[in-house]
Amino acid sequence: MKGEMLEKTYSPSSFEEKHYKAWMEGGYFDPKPGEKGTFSVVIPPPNVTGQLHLGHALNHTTQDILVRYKRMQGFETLWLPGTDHAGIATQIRVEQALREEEGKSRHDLGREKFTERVWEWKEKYGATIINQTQKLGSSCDFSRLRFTMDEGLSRAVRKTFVDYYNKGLIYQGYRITNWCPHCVTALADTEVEHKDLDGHFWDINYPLADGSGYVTIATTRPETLLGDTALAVHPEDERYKNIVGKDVILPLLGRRIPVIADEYVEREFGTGVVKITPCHDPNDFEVGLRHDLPQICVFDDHARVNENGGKYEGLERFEARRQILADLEAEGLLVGERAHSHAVGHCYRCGTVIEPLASKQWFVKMKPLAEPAIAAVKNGDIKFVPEHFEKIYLNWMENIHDWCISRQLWWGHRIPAFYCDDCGKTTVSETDLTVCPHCGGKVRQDEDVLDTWFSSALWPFSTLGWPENTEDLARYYPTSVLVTAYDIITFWVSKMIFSGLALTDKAPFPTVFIHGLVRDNKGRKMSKSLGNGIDPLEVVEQYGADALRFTLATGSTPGNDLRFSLDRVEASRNFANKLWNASRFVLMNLDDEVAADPAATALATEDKWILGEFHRLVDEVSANLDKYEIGIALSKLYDFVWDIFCDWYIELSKPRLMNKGTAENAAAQSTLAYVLSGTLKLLHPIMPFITEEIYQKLPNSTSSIMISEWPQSRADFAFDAEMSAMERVIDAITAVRRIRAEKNVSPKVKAPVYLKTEFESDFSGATTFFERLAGADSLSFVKEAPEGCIAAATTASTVFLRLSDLVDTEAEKKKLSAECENLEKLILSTQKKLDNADFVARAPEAVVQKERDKLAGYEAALQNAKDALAAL
RNA sequence: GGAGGCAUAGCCCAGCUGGUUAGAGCGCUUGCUUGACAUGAAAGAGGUCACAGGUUCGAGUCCCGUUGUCUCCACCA
Repeated sequence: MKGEMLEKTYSPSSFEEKHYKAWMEGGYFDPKPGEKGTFSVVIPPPNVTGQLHLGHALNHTTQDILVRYKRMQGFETLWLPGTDHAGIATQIRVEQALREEEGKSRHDLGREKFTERVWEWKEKYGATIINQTQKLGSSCDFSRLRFTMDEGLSRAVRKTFVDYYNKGLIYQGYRITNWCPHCVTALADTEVEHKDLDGHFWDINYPLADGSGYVTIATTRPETLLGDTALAVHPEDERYKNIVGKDVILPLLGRRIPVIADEYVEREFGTGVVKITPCHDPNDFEVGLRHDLPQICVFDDHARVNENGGKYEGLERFEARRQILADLEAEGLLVGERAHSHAVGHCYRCGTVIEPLASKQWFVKMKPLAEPAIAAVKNGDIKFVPEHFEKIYLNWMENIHDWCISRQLWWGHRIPAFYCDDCGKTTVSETDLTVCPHCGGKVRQDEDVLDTWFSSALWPFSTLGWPENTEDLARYYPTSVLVTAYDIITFWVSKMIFSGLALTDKAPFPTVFIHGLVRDNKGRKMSKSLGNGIDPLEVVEQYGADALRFTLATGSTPGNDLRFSLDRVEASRNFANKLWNASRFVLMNLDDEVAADPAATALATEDKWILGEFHRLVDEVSANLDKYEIGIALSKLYDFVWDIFCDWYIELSKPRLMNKGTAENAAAQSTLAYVLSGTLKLLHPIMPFITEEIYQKLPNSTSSIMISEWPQSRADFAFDAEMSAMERVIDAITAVRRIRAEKNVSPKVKAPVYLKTEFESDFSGATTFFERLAGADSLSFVKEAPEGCIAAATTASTVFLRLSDLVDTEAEKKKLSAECENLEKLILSTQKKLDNADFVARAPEAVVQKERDKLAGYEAALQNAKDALAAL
């Protein structure tokens, strides 16, 4: 309410909820048609696995800053929120809960009942996520909330699958896939985390069938020996030429297998002989195909040895390894063991060691999709900010593998492929089928679901209604920018790009703005297991959403990780508190009627100075935000509010504020209100709540700050002369303070200040300032240095303080001499630069002029310092 | 094995297209209950910008190499 005072202490929890509610009710988050065009962003949908962490908070804050900024600038702004079903991740969580709470597995419930449970889970955590998003102040349009398994999005998924299939981009193949025996599903390459583990290399002798000796192979996984169908050597390896074509006896099982030659074998590695297990190694699989070798799978879905493993049947894979090694040892066939560190794949969700397993899966042919996606980035249609992330993207895209999209899960989009047992044909269909379109026989749908990323790949357009030709799609697609962390570039960003190009013929966004990961104060990733995770809501409760947002927004440069510590949040909160108290002061001194435009009042030098500073800030902050330099914009705002507005302007304004009813008082009020109001607007995208709370109480505010107009540039407020004048005054006051501080002069002791300067007129209205801010009981101008004074030199003036009792002449002489020396050095180096013909000739004129000005400044300061010295 | 990031004050980080006497915050030192704020205000100490070369009139900033560190990608058994 206007005219009302602010509470004495800043307590964000007392008003944050109120304002958020008002924004929602006012419909301010919905896009409003504007002349400047549209600005749209889709949120990277958080997984419905649980709650939001600080990484999400960073992501959301970044987007909200951009969105609020654009909205205030008059763009028709849409920020579309939503959540992701997150296939494996969510299913695992629900299975875990089911086991812990009821001791049941998903199989006990059956597919339908289990899926219902997951939907319940989704409702619960989806709501939590929305609630958290709102607590952070995110200005999303919740009327357009989406979920990857919504009806509309599911239609988009089906349409995509069928389109790709009809274009020959989707195929089914019997391939080696990354198999997680714990999750019991195939994983995409990107879902496998490789970690270097200390393992062993075992040398095993395979007896030649003709009894002429042994062939020694080296392996890291002896248990797969059960599925060996050949040994391989390099065709040009002289050592083994004689055994190619011979047979060897597979140890333990006694099977006869051939020795073949294949160029895949590296002669220098191991013993130069490789066992070939087509079913359990991707390379061996290829070799097997080339040589028409039988495929013998020896593990089941849980990575236990199956019926092909003879007496090892039923053993878990690592137990089988121990047994087999022991047995080989007993038979004298194990002839060597040495330490060997190698990369082992782990499931990114549960951490289980991946088992490469041959199985039938669905794949997307990537080459044709990747090509336009590479071109779009190379030709600049899509830009990464910071730029270097495009290398990561391109590196991945250029080395693309086909994408395994089927998952042996229940939670997700079921693959729309229908198999007919009668005619054996497969039909892929956008609608559910019960009978075979070829023979009329009964069909059954594929049991598997699609990879989660298959649906999130469509997110920028499926959320807007694609494949329907909706109004939203026409208005807001392509989106304006995508904001996400770098760890998800290959998972998600790349897939949205090729999907958008393939399905909508357009890049889904022109810019990808990448941020880093939030780490703890020791630089470690935040995780449950380390117990170092911080709940964003706890931070919000303790310090306020604005302080959290401020911390996240200033924490790092784009693309770099951010170390999070509560110390930093506290500093942000202190900034909010500073702003709060400054605003309180301003409000306390404002009348009900204040001129909205200070230009209409009798402005003092200091008013013009702050107005000039403020408008310089407006231009810079806008330019920084346009370039996604949020941290830079924010640090300028911080400095302006604290160092310029609070520490100087407010202090300078006080004398006039006490003098009510005068023209100069009116000018001070108007300037204070104008600058504060404008500053709040500049801060609003970053700190929406506190700025709203204060703004509403300012005399000339209309409606909510959220929908107020972003400050404009003003040529009539470029007060260059006044800005220089005030800088001279400030320098001089600082110089006096420095002397007093160094001499430990009590604030109660007043002393006359003498000023020797060429810029006397700049100081004409400054006497009060010296009295209030520099402990002066008088200010007078001198042409010569007065005697018995301590002096300090600035660029524009020399100040003299008469503190006769305290003067330590020798110490002062030393100090001033040191300063003279320093200035002489600076003059010398600047002079040297200017004497350099190359510099003067080649450097831009502005740079040269700057050096000349600098030199003049140093010389003046030196003269001032010398005067001071002479006076002692 | 490939690719990339980072290395600046005791700590955590800025430093935008090369031109500043290299900057904040936290911490530290000295003195301060001045009527917005001790979640404050005044002043101050503290840096051979990892190391070694190069380009340039000029390098914390660009290039090459070295070292340290982090990350991503990768089917060497």
